[in-house]
Amino acid sequence: MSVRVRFAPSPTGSLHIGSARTALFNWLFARHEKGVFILRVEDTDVVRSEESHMKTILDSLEWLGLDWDEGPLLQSSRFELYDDFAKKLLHQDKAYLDEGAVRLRMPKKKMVVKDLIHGEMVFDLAAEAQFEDLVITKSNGTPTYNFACVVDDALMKITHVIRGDDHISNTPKQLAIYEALNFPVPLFAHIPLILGEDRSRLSKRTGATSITEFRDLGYLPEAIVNYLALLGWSPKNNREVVPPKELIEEFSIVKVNKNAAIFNSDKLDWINLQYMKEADAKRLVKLTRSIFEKEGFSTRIDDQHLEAILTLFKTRLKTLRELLEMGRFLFTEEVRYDEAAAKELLGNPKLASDFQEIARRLDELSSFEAKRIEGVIRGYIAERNIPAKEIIHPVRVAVTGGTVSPGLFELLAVTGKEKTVKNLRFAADWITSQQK
RNA sequence: GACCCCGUCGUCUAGCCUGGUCUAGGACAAGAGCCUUUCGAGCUCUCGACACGGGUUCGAAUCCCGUCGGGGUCACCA
Repeated sequence: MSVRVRFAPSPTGSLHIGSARTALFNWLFARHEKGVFILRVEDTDVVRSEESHMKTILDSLEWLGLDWDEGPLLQSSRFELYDDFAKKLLHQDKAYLDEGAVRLRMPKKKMVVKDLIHGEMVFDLAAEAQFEDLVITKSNGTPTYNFACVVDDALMKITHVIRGDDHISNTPKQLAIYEALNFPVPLFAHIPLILGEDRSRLSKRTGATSITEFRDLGYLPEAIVNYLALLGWSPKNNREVVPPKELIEEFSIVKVNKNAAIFNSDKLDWINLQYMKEADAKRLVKLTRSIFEKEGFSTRIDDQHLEAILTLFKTRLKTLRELLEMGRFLFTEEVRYDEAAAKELLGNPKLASDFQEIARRLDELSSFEAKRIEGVIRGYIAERNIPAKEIIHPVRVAVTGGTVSPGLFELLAVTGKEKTVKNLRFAADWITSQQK
């Protein structure tokens, strides 16, 4: 029998990073087993559910590359179905009416949850207050989460329920529903939660939490997928950079850890950098443009130029969004000097004439290529008989405003003659003005 | 509080099931150095953990018990 799993978000917000990982583990399991990955929308709470959220969640899943084979199936379109099952239970006296709601008579016995990750977990329904007769239909006629969930999982022939740890206590309740309805019970796999730096639930306070936020910050989807897969699971030889295809090959649900993992954005950044380095610059151009657009940032730089910029910068950008900071001078009219850098490297008044002369010579270049630029600058350095770095570093600050950048000559080439010369002359004037 | 889950470097983890090869391996971060064209990039090195206490055993990170710690659930929300 082929594997059938589902991801069942409720459309009450955007796709949370923790939910995304649940979706990912379901997807990886389905793809590894050559099974079916189904999407189901748990919108039984008519008040909190919104269509816009559903759309955002679907977009995020697509963006991550988690494609589904069936669905999305909306629970709100199946209210009569759940009601039929509730009536059936009522009729069999397995459930009863209580102030307008329908409650299931919970069996007073021990329930054993068989879990692929945790093994067997025993709950004593007789001894626990939390297992009192369960509401399956609310007084407004809509089904509760546990009821709709069980009915759908059974009807959709779900073979493995892979969901967050926080559902462990729901499982014995759901088992009671399976039993009452005579449904076959699927296998369960409860994956550990993702915690914030403070060991509590990952929340807004600690930074980005939704997939859309990560996208707008300029993370690559495959980097997020890679990082999320490594949280609670690890491939052979403890490899770190594992693209989605290989993740699918190696994934094993029983090898998922039992303990909660803390979300660490440093590692995400590092993985993202690894993918950025390898990423096709043309693809990055598109992604960068959409980030700029969202920032309300416009630039006249054309695609070809932006591609050249990204080719150079992508090896040291943690996120695409960072191009806006590291490469700021490329997109604005005026350079903004980093205070410490200017103080340290633009302090020498002789630099003013150096910059003027270098600018003059660069301006004469017919083709503004890295090699030609290097020739000019190194030539000037040789003439003056001064250490190379005493010119190279100040030029970097003059042109970019800061001390972090790709190699200077390639950088100037991509910056363009006009801007390079302009920034050098501006710096020369600035240095002179500082002397007064 | 009750019930359930979990506990290896600061963080993610390998090892645990099938005790010895573990003076516990890798990665991120941090620190140091190198790259004399910088750097948040690259290379090299360093720091750093089996929560604690009892057992069992010739031998325990690995098995058992307890303690402590963290998390989850206890809704007509999902």
